[in-house]
Amino acid sequence: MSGSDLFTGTLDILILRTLAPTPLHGYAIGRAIRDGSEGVLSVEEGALYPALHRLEARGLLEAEWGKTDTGRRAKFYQVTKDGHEHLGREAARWVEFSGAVAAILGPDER
Amino acid sequence: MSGSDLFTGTLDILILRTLAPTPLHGYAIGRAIRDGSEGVLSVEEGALYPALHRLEARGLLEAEWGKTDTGRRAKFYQVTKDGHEHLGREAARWVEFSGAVAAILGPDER
DNA sequence: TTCGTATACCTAAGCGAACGAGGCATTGGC
DNA sequence: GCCAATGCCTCGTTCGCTTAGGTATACGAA
Repeated sequence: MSGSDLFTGTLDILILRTLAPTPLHGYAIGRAIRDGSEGVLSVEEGALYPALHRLEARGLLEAEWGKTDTGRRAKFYQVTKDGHEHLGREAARWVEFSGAVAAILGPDER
Repeated sequence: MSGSDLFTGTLDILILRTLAPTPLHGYAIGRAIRDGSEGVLSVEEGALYPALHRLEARGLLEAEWGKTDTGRRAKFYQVTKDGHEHLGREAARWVEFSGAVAAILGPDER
């Protein structure tokens, strides 16, 4: 994902976090992540849809076909109970991880 | 890498950053990253050594056999000019990326 | 009306990084 | 004499992302 490759493994959390407040369909999730990061994170569809299916298969998301505001057919996803718990754990891990990376990268004792 | 998989693609930067101030040998790099992150990041050898060879092949690192303080044979790596430039760019990307993820993850409007 | 663009979904091949598990050799302490 | 720590390495497997396709509908502009 992201502007130019790098930093794999974050997509699941971003999806779950984006869906946590309110259900959305796949295409809208991609848009929300792009907009919510001011264009820094751009989710390729070839990564997004497999990720959604993966999360659904794991029972972290539930899918349901519905209709968009504009009357289009779309699959809406919502976070399950397990999904919320998973998000809590993984988000905490992300904070710990990124803090640790910052600790290595940070010190400008050059 | 890291305590339990996740968040790929960061190892190269961590290695370059660790080597930036002073050359080290591979085994010591792994230790430095683990210690510098207070144990959060533990680099598996199966990831570390291939990464070092990769970075050397790309001309971002230079290797030289030498001796440890304790008299052991070890391969010491230092960052090349290209490596320093690469590190600068990638570290900036990391900051931008992690900031963007934090922007998505952060807002607690639940 | 037709064409392009945005919306909305999906899959397949290939790559490349990390994991896990193995192996080899040397040093130093018990 | 043995085991742990140091120090290097490789191989097979797994798994997520990229690239590059494909289908279909809605809408606005030419």
